[in-house]
Amino acid sequence: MDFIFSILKDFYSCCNVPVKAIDYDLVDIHKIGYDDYFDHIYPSDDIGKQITSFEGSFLNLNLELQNDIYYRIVSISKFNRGRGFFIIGPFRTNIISNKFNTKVLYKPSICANYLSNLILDISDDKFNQGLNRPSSNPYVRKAIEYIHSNYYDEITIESLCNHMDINKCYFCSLFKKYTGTTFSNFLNNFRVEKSKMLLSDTNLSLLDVAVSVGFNNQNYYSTVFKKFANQSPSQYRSLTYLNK
DNA sequence: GAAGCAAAGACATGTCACAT
DNA sequence: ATGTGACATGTCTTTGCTTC
Repeated sequence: MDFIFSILKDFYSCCNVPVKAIDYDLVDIHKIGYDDYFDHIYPSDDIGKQITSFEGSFLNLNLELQNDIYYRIVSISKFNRGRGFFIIGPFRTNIISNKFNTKVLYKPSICANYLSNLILDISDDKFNQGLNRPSSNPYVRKAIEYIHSNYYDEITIESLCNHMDINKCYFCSLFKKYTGTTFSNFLNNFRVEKSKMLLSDTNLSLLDVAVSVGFNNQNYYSTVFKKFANQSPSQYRSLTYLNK
């Protein structure tokens, strides 16, 4: 199966959001999810004419169209010989209830961040598989997949190793060998990255943010955040939230 | 009240050496 | 390559204090 198409297929099966890959000359390489309905309601062609605002860098761009319609453009140059983009969308502002039954307004950027991270994760994994890189170790890959989908729950090496039926000490050495970092470092870094989205895109308190990404207490969350981001969560929020 | 910080103790994790 | 035990190390929790 074509490399780019297999990425789109996995992405679409994960989140059911239309996605397409285009070349630098704006010609479609592949597209999935753009049926007649979407093409009629949200024309995916000539997006340039409908743009009302945009934010982000050239390689990771948010596009806002009329009527609260958003797209995210993600560079795939790393995976496609230096050429091309993914276009994810359309999607709209969403209001949902979190685990505390509090209504949270998720700005489109949080959806976009999640979706662009997802497609980059999938791309990276397939890219590494293609190169036969060590990250394709089944235990390490399973553990990373587990972190990606359960980071907000309590995760211990012991439970993970029991689940995978592998020795704990052996798993630690495997994880370090194939990722270059320890399991807890990897997990905390992932949680911090997820929390950044909540800090910049929601009005949740720091405690709620900490709990939402799997930290049991706010003090420790702040310490870990500072370690990876070189600033406190509130500093990060004040710099990013006001700019949106 | 929310957030940040520090310190101390418990215990989970990482590493090493060695065995299979 | 895989698995295990021992032990050092680092993570995490708890508590209490200060600041805004």
